Formats: sequence, structure tokens, C-alpha cells
Amino acid sequence: MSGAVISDISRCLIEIAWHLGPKGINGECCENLTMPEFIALDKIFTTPNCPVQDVGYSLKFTKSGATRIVNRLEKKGYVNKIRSMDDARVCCVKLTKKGLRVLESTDARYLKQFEDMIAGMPEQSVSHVIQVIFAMAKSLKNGVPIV
Amino acid sequence: MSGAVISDISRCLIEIAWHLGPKGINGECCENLTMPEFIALDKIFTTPNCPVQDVGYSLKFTKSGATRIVNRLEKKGYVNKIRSMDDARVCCVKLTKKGLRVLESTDARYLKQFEDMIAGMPEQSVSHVIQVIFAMAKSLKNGVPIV
DNA sequence: AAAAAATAGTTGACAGCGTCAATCTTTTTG
DNA sequence: CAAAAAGATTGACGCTGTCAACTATTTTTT
Repeated sequence: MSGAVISDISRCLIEIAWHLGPKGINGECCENLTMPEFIALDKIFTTPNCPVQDVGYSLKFTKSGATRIVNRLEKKGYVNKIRSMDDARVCCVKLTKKGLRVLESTDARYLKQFEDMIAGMPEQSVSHVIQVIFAMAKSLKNGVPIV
Repeated sequence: MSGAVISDISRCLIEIAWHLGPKGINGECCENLTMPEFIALDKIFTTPNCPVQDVGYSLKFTKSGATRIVNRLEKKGYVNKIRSMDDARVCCVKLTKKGLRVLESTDARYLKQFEDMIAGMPEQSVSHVIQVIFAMAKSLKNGVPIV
């Protein structure tokens, strides 16, 4: 790979991250959720008896950051915290009905963005793009944390 | 497209944005630059006599946000502001040597990330993935601003 | 079994960041 | 020339995550 291609790849990745992610500090991704809040909600949804810290792990936040984001979600009515029966140090975070609803119904923004993006790249076949996106997401999710 | 695929696509896009982007509020993307700062620097690099507001446009910041980020870059020694000869209202922002250097030498993190990502998706051909990434970035960059 | 260490979570102080609205300066318009 | 518009800046503000200290509970040591 030539130097030019390398820096182009960097720029492209940054471009993708920036446009797909929240803009500015108050960028909302859906309803009144920021992107980290959405990710937290999804983590809570997919983790049975999710401890507060697990939310932090999936966001790469410190444990106090985890507490704060969970508290924010609780204040917004999307989750509840319940002391674990097995270990009284642990708080199990659970989605409320409202949280489940917002999670299930807020793919709209990203789908729209996907459609706009696809519309701008007619030379690519949709199913190819979807394949690559799926593979990228899977690889990034499982990958070693970035230094 | 089925509902499941739609929500999968949303999750994937969020995953990609999150892992490629800065984590947490102080997420740095390279040296001591945040991702918006890097984008600003790149914009300044590619725009002759770049006015402060242009930086804001490319980041979708307000003009005061633009002032703030340019000031931050100036404080870090990456850019200089010079009053325009043609129009004294305008500040031309220019890269310093240090700014040019950081811009030229900080593709490493993203390249590493790209390589890690590629390594995690062996079923995809590298050139194919690069094609899709380029097309995605181009489409997102030119696309209509996201609501 | 008591003491020590580890673990989960919380909180106050703090700093970074972008917005808003007001303001200043310079340029353009009518 | 007066009024409006445009570029940039600034103070106040709110949101967000970190750090370090602290509480409470559980596990390990001895």
C-alpha cells in the first residue's frame, strides 16, 4: 500500500466515524439519547442482570463514568437499578418498558443515514456494502481495544 | 429488507462510529488532538486562506464553536490566525510547520485500526473493503447534513 | 474467625467542549 | 451616508467524563 493510500484510508475512517457519530457535544442519536447512551442501553438490553460496570466496559468509560451514564438513563426513565440478590455490592440494571421501546423504535435515524449513504454510492451493490458493514462492525466490536 | 436487518444495520453503523471515533469526552485521536481537532486541521490544510467559519462548517459547529476550536489549535501551536488583507473581518487560518507535521504523521493510529479491523474480517478481500470504505466516506462527506 | 485485601458502586471537585446571545469591527447595500 | 449584513470573539451556561476519596460488601489470608 502506498503512503497516499494509507493516509486516504485514515481520512476515510475519520470521515466515517465523524459523520456517523454525534456531532458536537450534545449530538443526539435518537429521541433524547446521545450515542453513548444508546450504546449503553443496547448493552443493558443484551446483558442479563447487567452490572453498572459492564456498561462502562462496553463504552470504555471508567466506573464512575458508568455510574453517571446509568443514572442519566434512569432519570430519563429508560432503566432501573436493582441491588443484586446474590451480591449486595452489585446493581443490576434493567430496561424499563420505555427503554425497550426507545431501543426498538429508534433505528430510523441510522437507517435513513444508511439509505442516504447508499444513495451516494451507486457504483456499489447494496448487499455488498451491507456485508462489509456487518463484517466491519463485528470485527471492531470484538477487536482489541484501541490504544 | 426485513426489520431485523434494518435494526442490525443501525447497530452496525453505531458500532462503527463508536469504535472508530473518540471514546469518552477526552478521546484523543492522535498526539494530543481530538477527532474534531484533527478534522479541523485537515480542513485548514486543504483550504487556502481558510476562514475560521469554514472550519465550523466542516464540523457542523456554530461559528463560536469554530472560534473555540481554532483557538485551541493555535494554543497547541498547530495553526496561526492572520487577518485577511482583502477583508479585515476575516481571519485566515494557516497550518504551522508543527501542524503540518502532526497531520502528515498521524495516520498511524487509524492505519493500525484499519489493519486490526481487516485482520478480524478475513472473509473479505482487502481491496474490496477499501473500495467500500472509500465510497462510504465520499458519500457521507458530500451527503446532505443529517437531521 | 478476625483482619486484610479486593470489588462494586457513588460522589464532589474539576476540566474540556460546544451552544447561545450579546458585542465589536468591517464590509456591503440601498 | 445610514442601515443591514457578515466574520469573529467572549461570558455565561450546561453537559459530560475523569480522578480520587469514600462506603459497603465480599473474598482471601493467616
